[in-house]
Amino acid sequence: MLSQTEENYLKALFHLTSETANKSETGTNELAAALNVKPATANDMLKKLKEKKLINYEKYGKVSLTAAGRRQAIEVVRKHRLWETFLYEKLQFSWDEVHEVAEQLEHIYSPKLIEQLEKFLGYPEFDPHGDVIPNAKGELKLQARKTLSQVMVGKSCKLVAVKDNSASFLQYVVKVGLGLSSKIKLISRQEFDGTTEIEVNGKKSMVSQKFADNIFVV
Amino acid sequence: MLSQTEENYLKALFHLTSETANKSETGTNELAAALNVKPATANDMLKKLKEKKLINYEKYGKVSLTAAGRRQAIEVVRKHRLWETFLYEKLQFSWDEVHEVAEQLEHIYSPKLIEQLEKFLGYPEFDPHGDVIPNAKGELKLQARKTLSQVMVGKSCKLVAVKDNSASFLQYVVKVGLGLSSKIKLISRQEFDGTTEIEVNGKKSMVSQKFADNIFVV
DNA sequence: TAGTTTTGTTAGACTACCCTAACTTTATAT
DNA sequence: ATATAAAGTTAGGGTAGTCTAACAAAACTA
Repeated sequence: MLSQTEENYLKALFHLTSETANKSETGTNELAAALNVKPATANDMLKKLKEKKLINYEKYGKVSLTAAGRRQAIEVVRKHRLWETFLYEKLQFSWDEVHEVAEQLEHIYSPKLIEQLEKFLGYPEFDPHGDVIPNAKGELKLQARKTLSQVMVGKSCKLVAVKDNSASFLQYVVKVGLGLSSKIKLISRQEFDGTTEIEVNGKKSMVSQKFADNIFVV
Repeated sequence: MLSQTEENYLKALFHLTSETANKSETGTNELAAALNVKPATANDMLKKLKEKKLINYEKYGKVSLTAAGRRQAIEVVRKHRLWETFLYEKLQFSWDEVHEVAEQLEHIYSPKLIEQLEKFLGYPEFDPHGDVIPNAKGELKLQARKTLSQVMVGKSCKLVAVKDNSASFLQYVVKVGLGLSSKIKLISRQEFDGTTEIEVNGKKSMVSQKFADNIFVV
């Protein structure tokens, strides 16, 4: 069985090399930054994970998950998203509170627990942030989605997920009047810095390029 | 914040020095045995916990919890029993399956989670094994109960809790036809070894002294 | 292409938790 | 009351995961 730390490294690699991130491999420093450890620390773990055949890695080269590593990572993601759904749906946690606790719960080991939790929640497809929950076989359907910054001026779209799950970002999202399934109309966009004016429920707001990059819509 | 390991030591001390155990202090070897570590290991931790003022301890002396240590231990026990209740009531876990998973869940840190979980469960008073769940203030009412081995021949009683929570014991209990609230009649007891004949729902069984010592009744 | 910056690696050290082996103190039993 | 047994402690060592400091390789840049 993997340690919590190993699981966290695999999960970080999964997120850094996903379709969403538009990359299939990453580097030591980037991984270290994602996990809030020093590159030297990440380097040690890379050797260990390579030894366990969970990642593809050669000295001074890029890192990617093997099939086995990806399987393990997806299992952690699955647990994370099921717990988030539980916290949100059953325990009245808010959008921005679920992530932190799910970071702990995702490491609980008990196949029966996850199986039963999923059943209890009614086999949900999406977590509270709009992300797809992988099924028990580790399959996750990819969503045809783009970022708010890719939507053209004058068009309307619907919020389906957020990229960043930090509490500060989510609180900001709520403040702008946005939630899952919110309808967003693009009023205008500044060429200069990408600042975008949007309209949500008749209320207009200005949001930054960075903000728009972190909102997924269809 | 305490580590999972520290929490486990405090919890073990709580159980070893409870009313149930009829003792208010314990020794290094006993503690080590309860945690499945060597005495040398427990000794290191005792020094650490004393330093944190969570236990009363002097070299070559007995160990007991301070008020602060007891508070922490009770919080862990509270979480453990609430999770057991959740698993049993909401996720269709059986009597003998809940303990192991709760051993992991009890270390999740989130005051809101426990608060909401308790509310979700309807502020239960007892866990699936019949043990009292401490309230949010850390108060736990003690139960007027005795062991089955203390009941006199010819008398009847009701099962309110089990002492041992191991899967093997609980499966044995179920096999004899017992569960929470079962009515038990004492048919006879051997002077020689304490073997007792009981009747549950019209079915007679012979149980050992050790078995009877681990059944709490009123 | 040569210098500089970025990225990645190695060496050595620290903490938490665990171990074994040797030792000391306390308790028990005749 | 002393020998033996039981309980408890200390010293020294191991692994996982983290760090800093120094170094090596790769990638930029001018």
